[in-house]
Amino acid sequence: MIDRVSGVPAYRQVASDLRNKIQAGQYAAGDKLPSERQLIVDYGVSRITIREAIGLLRAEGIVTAEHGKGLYVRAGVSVVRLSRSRLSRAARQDNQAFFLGDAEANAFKPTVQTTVRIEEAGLEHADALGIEPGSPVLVRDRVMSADGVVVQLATSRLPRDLTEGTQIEQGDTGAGGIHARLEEAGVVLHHHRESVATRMPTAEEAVLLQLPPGVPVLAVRRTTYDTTGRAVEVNDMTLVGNRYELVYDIPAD
Amino acid sequence: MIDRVSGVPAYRQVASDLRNKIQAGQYAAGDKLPSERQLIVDYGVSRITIREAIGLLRAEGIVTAEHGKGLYVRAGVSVVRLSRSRLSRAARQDNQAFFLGDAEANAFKPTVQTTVRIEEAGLEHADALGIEPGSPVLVRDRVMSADGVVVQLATSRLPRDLTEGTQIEQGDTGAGGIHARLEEAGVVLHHHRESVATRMPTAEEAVLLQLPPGVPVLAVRRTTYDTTGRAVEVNDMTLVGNRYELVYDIPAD
DNA sequence: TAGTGGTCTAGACCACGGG
DNA sequence: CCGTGGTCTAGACCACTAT
Repeated sequence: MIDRVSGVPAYRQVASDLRNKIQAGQYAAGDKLPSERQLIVDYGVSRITIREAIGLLRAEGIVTAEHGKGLYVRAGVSVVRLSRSRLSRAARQDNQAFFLGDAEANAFKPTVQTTVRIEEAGLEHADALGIEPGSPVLVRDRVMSADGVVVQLATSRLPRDLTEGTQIEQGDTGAGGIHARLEEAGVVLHHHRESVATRMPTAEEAVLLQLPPGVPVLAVRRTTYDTTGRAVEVNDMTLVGNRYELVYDIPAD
Repeated sequence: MIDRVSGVPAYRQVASDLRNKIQAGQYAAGDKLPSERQLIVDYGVSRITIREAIGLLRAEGIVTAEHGKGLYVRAGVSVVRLSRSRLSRAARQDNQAFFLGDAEANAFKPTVQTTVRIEEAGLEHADALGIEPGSPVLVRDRVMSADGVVVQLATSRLPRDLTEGTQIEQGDTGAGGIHARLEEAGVVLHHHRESVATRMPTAEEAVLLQLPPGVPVLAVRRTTYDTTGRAVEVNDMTLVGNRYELVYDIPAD
């Protein structure tokens, strides 16, 4: 099974062979692969070599290992499409409300843990909000779960002078969320700017989001501006990469 | 250095220790880490254990290995911001022209390889284009490089009946690209819909994009609609995750 | 109890890079 | 040439899952 003279490392040959079998449907999503010990016999290589091959497939996100059970072809996860063009005043909702509406549309049980605190703006966030470093900012940290599984982290930061005395500083911001409260306070929102990047999770995110190896995250920073061009909120969101798809509509002219 | 009774695997302890030192600035971006053999001595564990620890850091994308040279803290790459709200008719540019303009703005030397072919629509693309499976589609494959490094793959698909006899079926689509040629042919574009997801690269993408382990890709599907609501183009783009950031502007109302 | 993956060891030889 | 990471071996014991 393994070509010893090709120059291609044995573990890559094993990985390719298994990958091909998976893609050809010989092993379907959710199927169990042969055990490591069986693969040792099948391919005639050592256990370390097999484990390195499996390691590749796990890093690619197409195989998962379950301790004491076996190796499985990763089942496709249901992807949630988030339409980002629905941040309009008419469909008023902050990210939390967004998430709750999304839950309804996709039939999962949502839970949100919120913590609120005040901190001094660091260089990065001061720059993003256009305020002086060291100025007080209100920070809202949210951990969002679907059916008990954490799927999204979000941290909003607003200049404290906009939020003092408003419901924004409470755990529950009320109907319409942060944005509705801001407009009640006289801030007229003009537009949002979303910046989307991807990266592998940090060690802490991997724990919080219960991420298996080989699943990247989407890092979205949404900055909200009012009609005077001032940034009134910076929301940093981290989404499990294999569960979300962000949809944007762009006019052609 | 290693706590043998904590229950935390040795390789994780080694990885955490190195990660902390990197984040604390003890090893800066581009710095060389101690060699594997040195780490064996430093931590008092076997080479396999050290390699497993390094493997974690590589999967996280914070360390790279250079054969014959050593281990290095991955240097931050310059991120290219792509403003996606500039697909307007005024700033007419197909993705290739987009890429060329982007190159100018970011001072890198762009090259684009294009191949054109005709295929029968599969189920997925037929669905995306709203045509019958098996209908002929024009496929434009593009490999885009910056300073010789492949940074983006793009595959456009259009119903053949829209492109027959136009310059769209040539390698060079001319000024303004695909979209300008479509409008010349009487197709009035209305809007684009971009769907953004992230995943680990396939084995082929990893080779084409020369991706080191631990770097995910952004998968963007841009569908362009005309004023009759018909999908006229589906463009599947694959972007190197640690080099791109997509920026979208969303009106507040 | 049996089988699974998780961790770990002490070696070996190879291929690459730079002096 | 020597030091580097890359690949590979033949074991070992542990923790977890299921029967």
